[in-house]
Amino acid sequence: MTWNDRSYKEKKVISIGTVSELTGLSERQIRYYEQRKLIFPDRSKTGIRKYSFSDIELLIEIANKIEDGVLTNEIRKEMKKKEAPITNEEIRNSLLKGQINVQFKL
Amino acid sequence: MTWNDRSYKEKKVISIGTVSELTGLSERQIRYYEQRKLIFPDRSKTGIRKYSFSDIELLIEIANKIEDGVLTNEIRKEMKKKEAPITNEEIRNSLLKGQINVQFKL
DNA sequence: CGTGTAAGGAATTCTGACACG
DNA sequence: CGTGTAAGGAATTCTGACACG
Repeated sequence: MTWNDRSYKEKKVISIGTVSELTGLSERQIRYYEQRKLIFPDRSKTGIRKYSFSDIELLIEIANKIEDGVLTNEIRKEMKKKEAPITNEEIRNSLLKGQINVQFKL
Repeated sequence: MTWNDRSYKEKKVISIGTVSELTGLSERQIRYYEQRKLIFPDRSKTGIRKYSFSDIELLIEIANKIEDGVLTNEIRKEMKKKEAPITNEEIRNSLLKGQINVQFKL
């Protein structure tokens, strides 16, 4: 009612302790990945980090790559690529999931 | 990847301060509605309350009713009714939003 | 009945640093 | 390079109670 399903995933409302539990990463690791510019939590007025579910999924991907020996620098480069274009496949998937509504005029 | 869009809404990961900001309710009010059995947060091992986005939406509905002068007791009764059945309309809406995928064999 | 508040304690989070390597 | 840890302080949360009504 207040938001749609999309915004639940992106809204940054989860604090680091909970993120640590959900990801299995230490708070130290999570803060370090931020320092390396891989993750960008919001901050409360008083400076408390807030993460989204989307951030949590990203952290898991980051952790997997680091386990594979990928350096944070390389991970950052990979992410820059992925960031940019929306592929046709992504649009197609969004349509199928009903996240986008498009109507073609005939 | 880890969960589906549904679980983002139901997962209890938000602490009371953030819920207070998001709803505009005081922490006192939020705790009181729990005491009146209108809302059921999880607790961390150490006793910290954790809410879901779904809880937040419910809190907003509760607050609206209270503003209209409805007593917490009555709100609880209303909720018991609504709890049970899934209406055809809800199914129809879920289909429209793509939250459910059904295919009819012809 | 529903909500505000002060009280004291416990749990959480933050930063900068030392350590290992 | 990536991560653990102890350190000190600040912000958060919890409960039970008094207050008003």
